[in-house]
Amino acid sequence: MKKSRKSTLTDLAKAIGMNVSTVSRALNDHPKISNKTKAKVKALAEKMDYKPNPLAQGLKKQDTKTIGVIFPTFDTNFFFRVLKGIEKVMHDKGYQIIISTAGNSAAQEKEACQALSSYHVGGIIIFLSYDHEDPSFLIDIQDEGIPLLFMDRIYEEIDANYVVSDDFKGMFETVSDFIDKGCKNIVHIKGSEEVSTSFSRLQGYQEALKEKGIEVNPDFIIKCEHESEVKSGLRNLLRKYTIEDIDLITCFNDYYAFQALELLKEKNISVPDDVSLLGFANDPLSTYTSPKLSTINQPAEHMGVQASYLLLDEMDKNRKGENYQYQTSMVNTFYLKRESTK
Amino acid sequence: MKKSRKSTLTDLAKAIGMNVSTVSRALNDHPKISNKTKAKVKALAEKMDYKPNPLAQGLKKQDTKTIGVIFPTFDTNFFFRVLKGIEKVMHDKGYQIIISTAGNSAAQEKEACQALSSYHVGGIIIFLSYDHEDPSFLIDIQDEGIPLLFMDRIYEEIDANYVVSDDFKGMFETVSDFIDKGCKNIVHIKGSEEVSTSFSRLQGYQEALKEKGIEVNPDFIIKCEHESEVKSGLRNLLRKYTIEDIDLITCFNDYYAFQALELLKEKNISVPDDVSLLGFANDPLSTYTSPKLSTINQPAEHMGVQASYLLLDEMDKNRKGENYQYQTSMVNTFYLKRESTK
DNA sequence: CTGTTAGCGCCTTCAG
DNA sequence: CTGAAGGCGCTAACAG
Repeated sequence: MKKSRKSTLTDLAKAIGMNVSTVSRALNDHPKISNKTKAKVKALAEKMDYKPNPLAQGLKKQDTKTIGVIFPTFDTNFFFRVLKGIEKVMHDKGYQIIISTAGNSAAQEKEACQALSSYHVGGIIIFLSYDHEDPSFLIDIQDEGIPLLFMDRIYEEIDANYVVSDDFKGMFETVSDFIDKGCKNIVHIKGSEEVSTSFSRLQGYQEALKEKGIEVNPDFIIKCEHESEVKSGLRNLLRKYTIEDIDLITCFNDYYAFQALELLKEKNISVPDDVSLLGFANDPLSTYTSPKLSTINQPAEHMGVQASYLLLDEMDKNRKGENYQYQTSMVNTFYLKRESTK
Repeated sequence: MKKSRKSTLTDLAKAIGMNVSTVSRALNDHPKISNKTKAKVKALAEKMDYKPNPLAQGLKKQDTKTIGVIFPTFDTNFFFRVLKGIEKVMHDKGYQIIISTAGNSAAQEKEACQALSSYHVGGIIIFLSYDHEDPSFLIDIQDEGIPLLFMDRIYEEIDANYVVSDDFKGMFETVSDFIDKGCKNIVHIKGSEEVSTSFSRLQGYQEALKEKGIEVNPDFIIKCEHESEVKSGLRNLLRKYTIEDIDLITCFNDYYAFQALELLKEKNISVPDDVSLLGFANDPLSTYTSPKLSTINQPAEHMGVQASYLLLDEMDKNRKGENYQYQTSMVNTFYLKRESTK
């Protein structure tokens, strides 16, 4: 380990026989530096392969050209796809991305936020996933001047930028369309109570039925905390009803739908001939099942891109001292027909 | 934006009427500080919610409690799974993870490395994916004292830690076993020339045949730069041969296998009754196909964990000035029978 | 055991 | 237009 050193501003200054501050200004295109010296300095910097030290810059300017991203877990592909979108624009703008996970507790979530804040990230994109008794730590972070952008879930109490997918609308419209096409008996396999999105998807389903004057049959709402409960839930349903009683099964997400599909296959029920099946999210896996899963597209990557732009915009306005108007960006979700629906 | 301030060492020192350095030492458990003052300082720190500024620490100590991870792209799930493993141990050890992608050029790859180095990350885990005319930038990074760990591919020229999966062995053993079970006519759908892993997987296939005294039929090696070429490749093969001529199709990865599966279905060829099909990697998708894909397991998450430990170990030894012996950790890959093979 | 001092690399007043 | 000096927050000699 030879510890070679990187050239610093001082090195440049010495080599060129100027003061550090002049060199610094030249590199930063300060208006009051002659073009000649600028050119000279820049040429030398190039030659000596000078790279400013972001740590020192950050210490001074309280701005590190980094942003933080906090996920709940690494379990669904959805997060990865969002990350891809974030990376795409942030990389373009010269920002580094620091990732963190909230693991499985509110405490860790808070910790992750504070860690990022202590690294003086320029902003944080977070999939907040716990209900905090005391969410003041989030406000604290905002007060430190670090913009917070919330993904996928809205907190009335906190004024900030939001990027959420309009799960309600996607489900509502899709179910409505199916009803128009003649479906009457529609099942919904509902996701975990802990996840806010499961609520809006359920709502979309319920409202569509109501609006079309179809009574919601409580038996037709199957609660599953986890995809592993889907099969037994569906089995129970099929004890009381036959598949002829059901036209369409809608699901909290694609993984749930896949479990449903497996059970239906086991029971020799053909999809979509005997019953239609609908997922949610458009996880890549949905193109790998057979039949290929019809689903409601949730544009993950686009959400990442959207979030990045919003965040950068807020950071920019903050820097300039302009005041900033928070936005909530609802990205559309829409029905994507493949093979599991008629 | 109210810009509340964080408490600093100086704040603490003032509040408690001691010198900054005493406070610093107390917090860092310096041996020559009385337990009484330590306790007092720590209590105050707690109360004032003091968090050290990692930027300042980093500037001083040249160590930022961060590590960098560089992926080629965000395309395969494999990377996400590895990342999960990395995150798990790094988070545990209090490290933040900065991610970067190499995008699609050697230049970007180099850039990403240098960016991370300028952030003074404690180490870098990289999936190097381009052949660089001049790989000296990698050596430079090592010379700066930043440990580099290469994933998934070995560079003879560079002395470093490596974590690779033993693709050759997994493929070799699996194909050998199939031959023992009576398979003779085995096809291999080969991956992109640009990817080193495609070579070792092919090798495993070829060597197994040779060792068992089976001549390698060049027609049976289908070259596909991308999974989108799989179907046409296979179609071509099936013009010259019938499915009775083939016992088993091995593939560069699970995505390739899935394409193959689709084509076989289109042709009404039943898997595994008419022909067996084998993927590689054990991507989550392989449990979602039907039949469920038999594959060769590449323990992605474990590789991430392994890499993290190796890297941390090197960082630790470096810090202590002990000399360090580089290691190459070969993680085993092995046959995972599901439904697509007999 | 604790205080003093210097400096990591950079930017930014304040003077020329 | 450029130089000198101070300081961001922290640590690490060097002195007591």
